Amino acid sequence: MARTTDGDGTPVPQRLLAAATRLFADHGYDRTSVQEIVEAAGVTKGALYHYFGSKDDLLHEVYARMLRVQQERLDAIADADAPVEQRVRDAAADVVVTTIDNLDDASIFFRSMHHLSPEKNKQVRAERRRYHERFRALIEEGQDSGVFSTATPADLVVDYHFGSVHHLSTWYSPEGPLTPQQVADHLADLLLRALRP
Amino acid sequence: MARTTDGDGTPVPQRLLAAATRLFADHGYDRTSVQEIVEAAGVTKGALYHYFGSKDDLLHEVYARMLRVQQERLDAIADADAPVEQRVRDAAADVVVTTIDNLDDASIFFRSMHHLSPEKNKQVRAERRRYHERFRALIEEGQDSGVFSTATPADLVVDYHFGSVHHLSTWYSPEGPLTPQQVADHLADLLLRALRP
DNA sequence: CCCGGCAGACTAACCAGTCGGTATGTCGTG
DNA sequence: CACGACATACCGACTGGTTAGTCTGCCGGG
Repeated sequence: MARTTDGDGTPVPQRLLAAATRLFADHGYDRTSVQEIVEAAGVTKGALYHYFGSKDDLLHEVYARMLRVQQERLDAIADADAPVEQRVRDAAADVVVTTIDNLDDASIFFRSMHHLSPEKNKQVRAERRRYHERFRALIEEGQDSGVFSTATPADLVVDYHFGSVHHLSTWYSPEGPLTPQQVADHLADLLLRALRP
Repeated sequence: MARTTDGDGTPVPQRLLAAATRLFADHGYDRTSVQEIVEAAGVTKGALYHYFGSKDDLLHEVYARMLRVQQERLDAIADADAPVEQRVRDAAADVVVTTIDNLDDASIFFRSMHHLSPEKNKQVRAERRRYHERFRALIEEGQDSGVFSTATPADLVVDYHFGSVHHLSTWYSPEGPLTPQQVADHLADLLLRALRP
């Protein structure tokens, strides 16, 4: 029996990461002990430290995964061949849907930055900045071409929208009346309405 | 010499609370040891546990203070004798300014809820809900009287705006180009623009 | 003389990370 | 194909360090 997939079918590293994600989201990073993680994943500490350098590494993986996914999706949308207005709407709605789809990741994201080691923290900030700038460029493009109001600096507009995304993990519940897509449409709509000249 | 104000003029309990607030905001609740708090306040554990029941109590005080202040301000604005549009704008801008004025409290607020004991957590949620409902009522009043668009459910509008408020502690810096009032005006403006029929 | 206000040593619990050990698999060689 | 050498994947007891909270007692003012 291959030890790597012992128990169920998924490989141990992914089981560990999944367990850690759920526990970090539920109880917070430092209310979660390494012992709890390995128990939830059905292994022991030996396995965890075989695949990951530290508890901190596990957290960093959550950030890396989320940032990679979001950046890829934004790039694809921003590079698409559509009017700015449409691309902004798509980007704004898309980030809402993927955030809701990974609500655990999202609540960890905004709550646990200060648990990352200084270098990892710096790295995460840098990647998030890249994302922010890409989004801001889209807004500016719309402002320059006259389809968006220039009343508000693009930076602030981006922070305004991401505030609402950030906030999703606080209030959104799958049991609520709205589907992720409906929430996304509404939030994108609010952004676009706010940007009308 | 009265021990209560030993060192500087402010009473020990307030010194403790101030030190805790700064440290919780800077390093997070559980990266802050009780020892650090008492050292920053210039006292010892004996003093802290003389005035507060637990470390958790200290955190709860931060929440209680913030909620009380915000609720009072919102009530005053909502009860004022002015058109809905104006009252919403005032309320939206005011919460931004007071949040920036107490940025430490704000970053603690959204990051450390899960460190509160279950009952305290419940209590905080209840008070926050009251705040939310009051704000929502304002939006609905505007929608019912036709000055605001009804395209988006009022609940979502409130969460949209509070997302951006929540997010302030992530990006706002006093060294940045915008004063708190300018940020507040912009964010209130974005909200009002999004609500135009 | 007594009590609120505080000092600071102490305790019991916990926890991240280590380390020596075991089982299974793979590969080169005769 | 048999066999040893080495590697990978994991186990779980242990350690060193930290921490929230307690408790005894001192000290000065009313």
